Order: sequence, then C-alpha cells, then structure tokens
Amino acid sequence: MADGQAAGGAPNTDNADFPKTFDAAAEEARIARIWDEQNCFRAGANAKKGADSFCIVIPPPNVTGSLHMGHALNNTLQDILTRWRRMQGFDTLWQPGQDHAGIATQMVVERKLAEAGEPGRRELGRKAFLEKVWAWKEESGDTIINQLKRLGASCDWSRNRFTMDPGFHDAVLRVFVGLYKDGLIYRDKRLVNWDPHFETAISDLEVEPVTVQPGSNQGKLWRFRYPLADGLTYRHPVAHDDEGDATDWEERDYLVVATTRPETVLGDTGVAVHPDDERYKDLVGKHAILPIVGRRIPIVADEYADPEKGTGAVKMTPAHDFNDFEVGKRQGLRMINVMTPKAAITLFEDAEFWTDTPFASGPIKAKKSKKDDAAAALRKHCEANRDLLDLWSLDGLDRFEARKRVLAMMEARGLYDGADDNPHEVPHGDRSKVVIEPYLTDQWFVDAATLAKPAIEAVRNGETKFAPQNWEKTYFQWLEHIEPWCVSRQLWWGHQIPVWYGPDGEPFCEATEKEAKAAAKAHYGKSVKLRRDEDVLDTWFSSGLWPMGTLGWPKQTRELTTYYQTDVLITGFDIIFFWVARMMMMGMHFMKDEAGRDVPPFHTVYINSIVTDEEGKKMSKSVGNVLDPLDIVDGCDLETLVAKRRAGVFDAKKADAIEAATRKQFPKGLEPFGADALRFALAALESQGQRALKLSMARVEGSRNFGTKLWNAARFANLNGCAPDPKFKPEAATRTVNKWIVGETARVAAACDEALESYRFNDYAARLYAHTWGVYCDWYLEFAKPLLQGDDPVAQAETRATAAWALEQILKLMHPVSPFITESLWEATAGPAGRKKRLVHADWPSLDAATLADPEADAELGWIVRLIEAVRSVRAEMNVPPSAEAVLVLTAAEPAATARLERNWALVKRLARLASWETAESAPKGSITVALEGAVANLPLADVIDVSAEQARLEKAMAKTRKEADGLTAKLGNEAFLAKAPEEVVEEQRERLAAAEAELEKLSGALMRLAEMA
RNA sequence: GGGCGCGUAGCUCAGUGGGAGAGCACUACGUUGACAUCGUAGGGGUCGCUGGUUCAAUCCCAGCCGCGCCCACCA
Repeated sequence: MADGQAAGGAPNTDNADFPKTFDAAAEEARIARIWDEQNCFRAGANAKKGADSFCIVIPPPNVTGSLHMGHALNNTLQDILTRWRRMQGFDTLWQPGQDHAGIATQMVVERKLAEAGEPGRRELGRKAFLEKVWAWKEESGDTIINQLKRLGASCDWSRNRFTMDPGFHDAVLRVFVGLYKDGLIYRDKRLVNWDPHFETAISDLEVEPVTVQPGSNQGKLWRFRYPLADGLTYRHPVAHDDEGDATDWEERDYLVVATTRPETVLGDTGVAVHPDDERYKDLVGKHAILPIVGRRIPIVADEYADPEKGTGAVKMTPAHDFNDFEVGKRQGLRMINVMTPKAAITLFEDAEFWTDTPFASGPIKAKKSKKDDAAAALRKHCEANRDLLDLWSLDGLDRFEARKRVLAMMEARGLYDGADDNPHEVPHGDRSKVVIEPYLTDQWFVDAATLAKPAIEAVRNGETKFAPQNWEKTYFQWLEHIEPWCVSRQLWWGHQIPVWYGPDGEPFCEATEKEAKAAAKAHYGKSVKLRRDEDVLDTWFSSGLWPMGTLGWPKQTRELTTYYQTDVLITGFDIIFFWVARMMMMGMHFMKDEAGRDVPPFHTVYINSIVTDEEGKKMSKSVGNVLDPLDIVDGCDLETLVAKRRAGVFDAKKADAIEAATRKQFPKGLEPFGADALRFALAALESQGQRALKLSMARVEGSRNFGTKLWNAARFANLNGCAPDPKFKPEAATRTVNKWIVGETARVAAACDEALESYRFNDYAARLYAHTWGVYCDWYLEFAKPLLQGDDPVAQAETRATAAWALEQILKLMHPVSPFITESLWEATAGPAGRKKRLVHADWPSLDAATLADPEADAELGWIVRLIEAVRSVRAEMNVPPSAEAVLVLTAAEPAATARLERNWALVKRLARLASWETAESAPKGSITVALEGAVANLPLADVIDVSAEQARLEKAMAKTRKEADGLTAKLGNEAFLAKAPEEVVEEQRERLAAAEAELEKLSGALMRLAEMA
C-alpha cells in the first residue's frame, strides 16, 4: 500500500462520548490534518493490486489568485470523482498545480509596485522586475492551495506543479523547438491585436468586444470628403426612384468615405470601391488626395467594398485595420504605421508616411532616428505652410485626442460630411480593459489550423467525448475556423522564446543557448555573438502542455506511463478554446501510444456550470455580488462582507448601492455552514442541462441541515447499541425491515454509481439525500425502534448490525461529496471492532441489488408504509388529537393483508398511533374509511367525526380516482391502443384500472354508510 | 450574420414517449428521549404558444413568442 495507513488508526468511541453535534470548524481542521499527515491522497494510495489508473489534472489556478465560487464548484466535482475512484481501489492521481498566468500576474505585480510607490517595471529592468514577481509568487502562491485544502480537495499535494518549474519549462521549450522544426511555428510580420496598455500583442481570444454608445468621440460613423486628384470630377447619383434607379445626379470632385476611427485617416493609403459599382467605375485607377496629410492615394477596385454599405467607397488603412490589411496586400497598397506602441500618433516612426505628400521633398525626409533634426527642419518649414503645422500638431497625441483633432481639422477644411450615431462593439483587452489596436509587428505564430485537424478528429471519432455533448459543436466550430495563433508576448513574466538571432538576424531555435550557439557556428562557419529573442510565450502555450508536462514529459516517468492518458478533464466552458482545444492540439501532436497513434490527453471533457448569484448574474467584483466560498464555510459577519464587496468598486455611489443590497440580502451576514454543506449544495445544483448554477444560501443551509440529520441518525444508532458487526452478512438478514433496508441500500448504491459514471452530480446528491433522509431516517430507523428497544434479543442484535451496516454504506456513498462529516462519523461509529481503514480509503460499496433486494419484503413494507400514511392522513384531516389512540378495524380483509398487519403490528401501532386492531364483517358506524390493497381500513371515530368534512374528503378522493379510471377506461377502449401499444403497457393500464375501480368501490361504500349515519 | 441553450409548483430547478417531481417558501398540527438545523399532514402546475408525427406528447418534429450565452462582423 502506498500510504502509511495503519489498522486501528481511528479511535473507538464509547456511546457516551458521541458528540451531540458536528463541530464543523474543529473537525474539518482535525481531519484535514490527519489526511495530510497520513498521505491519504498520494498517487496510488489505496490502489488495489493491478488496478486501473484514474487521473484528473486540475485546471491550474493562477498562482496569485484566490479561491472563488467557480473554483469551489470545479474542484468539488473533481474531488467527488477522485474520492469515489480511490475508494473503489483505482490507482488514483489528482494532479494539482498552478499557472504562472503571464499578463495577469505581471499586472498584479506592477500594480503592487505602483501602490507601494516603488519603481515601475521599466525602471527596474527585466532582471530586477522578474525577481519581484518570483518573490510575489513565493509569498502568495500557496494561498489558493491552502484554500483548496480547506474545501477538502484530495489532490496529491506532494506533486504540486507550477508552469514555470524547471522541468515544466524544459517541456515548454522542447515543444516550441519541436513545432518550429516541424514548420508549425513561424515568425511573420502581420497585423496583430495590440494592447497599448501592456504594450504587447495578444491573441484573438484575449480580446473582448465592448459596446460603445454614441458620444463626442465614439459610437459614431463619421463621413469625410476625400478630394479627387488631378482635377477629376464624376457624376454621383443623389436621388432614386422606387426601383432604386438613380433619377438625379450631381457633379462631384470628391469621394465620401466613412469611419468609426477618424484618427486612422493618417494611415490611409487608398480608397476601395467594388469593381461592379457603376458609380465609381470611371474613378478606378485614379487618385484621391488624403485630407490633412495631402497624400496621393489610389482608388482601387476590390470585392471587399460593399456597394450597399455607406457610400460604397471605403478608406483603406492597411496598417491599422484587419480587413484593410488583406485588401492592401491584394491591391499592393502601402502599409503605414502611424502609432507608437502606446497608441499615440507618430508621424516619424515610418518614413513612408511622407511619401507622396506635398511635404515629401526637403528636410522632412530626415531620418526618423534624428527626430530632433527633423523637428527643427519641420518648424522652419511650417512657418511657410499652415497645413504642415496642423499635421505636425497631431504628432505624439494620444489616439483619442487625435481623433477629436482630426474631426476638427476636417470641419475646418470643409471636408466633414456629417456623422450618424452608430453604437457598435469595440475590441478591448480582457485584462487591460483598454481599446485594442490592430498593429503591424513581427510576431511568432503557431500554425493552429494544422494542429487542429487531429484535435478535431479525436472528438469527431469519439476518442474524446464532451459531457454535455453539445459542447462538441462549440469546440468544432472554433477549431474549424481557427486562425494562426500569435504566441509571442512583449512581456517579461513567462517562458522566454528559445530563439537566438545571429548578427544578420538569422534565427536559431534550440532548447538551450548552447545548442543555438552550435547551430550558429555550423551556419556561419565560426562562433558569433547571438542575441536572444526578448519575447515570452502566451501563457496558454504552456497551459496547453499541462497533462503531459505535469506527469513528467518529455521524460518517460512512471507517472507519465501510468496516468497518461488522463481520464476526465473538468472545466468551465469559458476556457474550451483557450485551454481544452490547445491541450488537445498539443497532446495529439506530441503523445503517441505503443503503436505510434496520437493519444488525446483525456477521454472525457466534462464542462461544469458557471456559478452565478441567485439572480443568475455572474459573480463579479465590480458588480459587488461575489460570495467567497470560504465565507460560506466559515461564516462572515455582515460588516466584513460589506467591506469586502465595497473594496471591489471604485465608484462611491455604486459602492453604496452594493452595500445596501448586501445588507438587505444578508441582514445577519453569513452563517458558518462548513465545507461539506457547500460541497453538497454545489453538487446537488450541478446538472448537465443548465449552464448557470444559481447558488442559493437556502440550498447550502438545507445541505447543512442534511448533514445534521445524518449526524443525529448516527448518534441514535450509536446510542441504541448499533455498531459494525464484522460477522454481519447483509444477505443473511431475516427480519422483514432489515431485508428491506438492505435492498434499499443496494439500490441507492447502484444509483450512485450510475450517476457518477455518467457525471450526473445532481442525481448522485439527490439519491443520497432521498435515501438517507427519506428512507433510512424517516422509515427504517422508525421501524427499527421497536426491535431495538424490544425484548427479542435475536431481532435486536440483527437490527443493530443492520442499522450499523446500512449507515456505514451511507457514509461511504456520501464520503465523496461531504468528506469531513462522513470521516468524522466513521470514527464516531467505529464501535468495539474499530476501523481497519479510514473512510477515505474504505472499500466502496459493491452490492448486488439483484440478490440483496427482496421483493416480498419490499411489497410488505410498501403496504405498511401506505397504511401508516393513510391513517396519519385521516387523523390529521379529521383533527384527531395526537394523543388519542384509535382502533383500526379491517374489513373485506384478505388473509395476506391481515398476515402483514399481524407481522408488523408493533411498527404500525407506534407510527400510526393506534391502540389495537381487529377485523370485522362490516365497518363500525361512524367510521372513517380508507381503501387499501386487500383490505379496507376503518377508524371508528364517531365522537370526533365531522360528517360533512368526511363526506367532502371521500368525494374528493373519489373524484380523483374516477378521473383516473375514466382516462384508463377510454384508453383501454381504444382499438388502436390495444393493437399498437406494447403488451406490458396495456397490461399495466389494466392493472391500474382494476386498482382504481376497487378503490372506487370501497370509497363509495364508505360514502353510503356515511349517508346512513346522517 | 453563424452557433448554442433555456422557458415545468410562489422561488430555484430536476425529469420522462404511457401514472407531473425535489429543495426552499407557504398552511395546519406537534416538546412521542436521534434530530425544532426537527416531525406529521396539507395546499399549489392547462409542463411558454400554435401546429404536426404517434394508439399515446410535458418529452420527438416544425413554426412562433420571450429570455440568456458564445463566435464573427460592423468602411
């Protein structure tokens, strides 16, 4: 055995010591410590000899992050499966770790430096800054691990991995080099999404569209007139008839173009019109003059221009717009970058800016590296040239300032042609929240389309399955239209790209500098000085290697052989593209089986819900509706909760509103519910149909109450001498109630397995709840009381053993979802025999429902339950005082019915509060009557009976039954039904009709007797 | 524009081609030694609307209405 679990590790507990309540705070801490100290979660702990492996890799949380409700859900589900498989004896590993989270972490550290008034990233320089980040990682990196431990996550913490661990770093570099040498990674100069705040490229996925409303400088479509060059004019239609044919024209010496980003005018290098657009046919091949800049730009014909949209003429800014970039390439338009990395306007970054402008000649052509010279020359030039002064004033302006200035300048020149409100979505950086610019730079790209093919195929042919399955469509849709993946980032925190450049810029991509030097030497024929690429890799590049990298790849470790392919990945839908797809691509490319076939990293991807507040709103700091999982576990007083939520927003007015809402929703703050209750509630609410899991405190409270119920049931059993009996064999139970609970237990165990095998966490929780509370507590323990407290020692002994056994099965079945309270009870109910193993390593129930269920016991107990419920119902409706003990008179009783009652009289007497029972030919006068199978139950309650109330009750019951009978009669009278419905269905309907008719007869008899009384 | 999902009890949601369910909330009664974080009984739903398929539709199909999410685009 891989762990140090010793027999008798759990203390035996005397009855008198059984605590009255479960002290979650103390017990959770104590039990977590024991699990930890005894290495209960080690890879392979509790594995049976030769067992199959079961492995889950955790979605690595950000190293600087802290636990949120999404983590709580995600990890609860992983833990349920892991604990379940571990108890089943699988060779189990839940692999934990954290992600370095490039941008996010760098952002946090930069912000902390700023808050502390320390020098910023640039001032510190790369080395010193990275030291700060590592220091922060060391300081805060364990936070989330400790939080996960509080929830009971049974990861093998000794194997915790970090995406920047040396071994993992090595895997990342090898993958990069491998892909490079396969031609699947390349460097290219093209437009990328540029984040001007972080001054780095980001991937398409890191861009989020934000709708902007019309304002002074956004949310509008502005129109400008671009004068035609060389005195050209053309006839432009200005009026149309109903058919859309032009009826009136005007002579124009300009084109009208429109834009949502006026500042990009400066980078325009053409105007595009559709080749079939009659209006502009004669202008193609001619030129326009770009306002403000005075650049002479060609008018080109390109299908991209849509004659239906706007004026049909589109300004082309190939260096600052993705569509224009493509058109520009097709049409041979120049690409002029007019922005700095901070997205300020620059006229000197790109010497081409001045080409074909009136300012092209003379001193302005000065090299951009000598900007001061150029500025001096420009100033001199400006004295004679007002247009140039205007233009120069734009240099260095922030893009949004420049936008205003350009608008004003257009107006001043009489080239402003109006604007329309145009609320539209503008790309923003998902971290920086600033507007993203398409920006022309050199970056590294992964040929994602090629890698995607096997990743698509693996899901297409079922090697990897999604649950719920419909997420496969989402996965396909993205992968089938995938664009090259920009993986270089102009950041410092991350895996630096393993590329070195020679003096002439020749790249050498190798896993180490030594190898790169050797390659360079071979290339140049001599040793040369190399310069390493400054950029780091996209965080998701390394996350994509998580399953293989954490298990030791590229080394062929025991773990890699044992646990790869991992089993199920549990994650949120928001990272299907970011992460799941990338792991599939990388895994399929690098991992092979003995036969050389690609092996996907997991056979199942389970997509869990997204946790929202009770209104279905995503939990977010800025909305102020966040609930911290640990506040639910430990409780949180109102003032602390309010303060936490206020801290998430900057706007004081908004903070006030959040405070008011919080005070209203949680007037007493949060009660401590314990980790088990939170886990149980999350599991119970996690269903495959719903995308949002609306977390309700009522549900957590209910789950806590469920734990309390279980605790009290165990305490009752314990106080009544129920202790595990090693000699007890469930199949050998003799008493009907014991046979019955054995069968029920086997059924619920099978249901739990079935639910977990199909990832139906809500079914699992619901079945446990219904069985534990509704069957074991409500009925079995009540049935057991007369036997436990009776004077038949044989029955008592069997019942004690059965009660203990059934409880033990509940503890095992419930352990995966609520591990602390069940482990605690496992100790407390150990009895004199003690426990061989802790519950975490106990043998999962393996019960054969087919042999353990006893149909006769089920039928008998079912009948007894219905009788008790019927009597109770009548008593309540007739307002019989609880203390009054009635007499039960059976009429029309079949021998089987009287035998059943005879055998179980002790139970019925107690639970239905009856004094005695007898049979009779006819019902006593003034009886209340209930129809049963094989008998009619009569309660002579003449003194308390309200004739009209009883009449109403019977009539209501009859109406209900008659309605059912009528429906069934109609159905059975339908020839088509008899001919086409399956025989079992027809038979079932016949039986139901017979039962309904028998009941009707009994009820109408009762009604008649009542009428005689009145 | 493309895709996905949801509309079932007052609320939050399960569910199934053949008898409408759970939790919470609600009503009445209850201190019967495991449990008031409880017990017993009860009220409450034309399963969004309209058609179709079927012997049979809350469930399958189509359309519509309402709500939400994702992707793309927006000169």
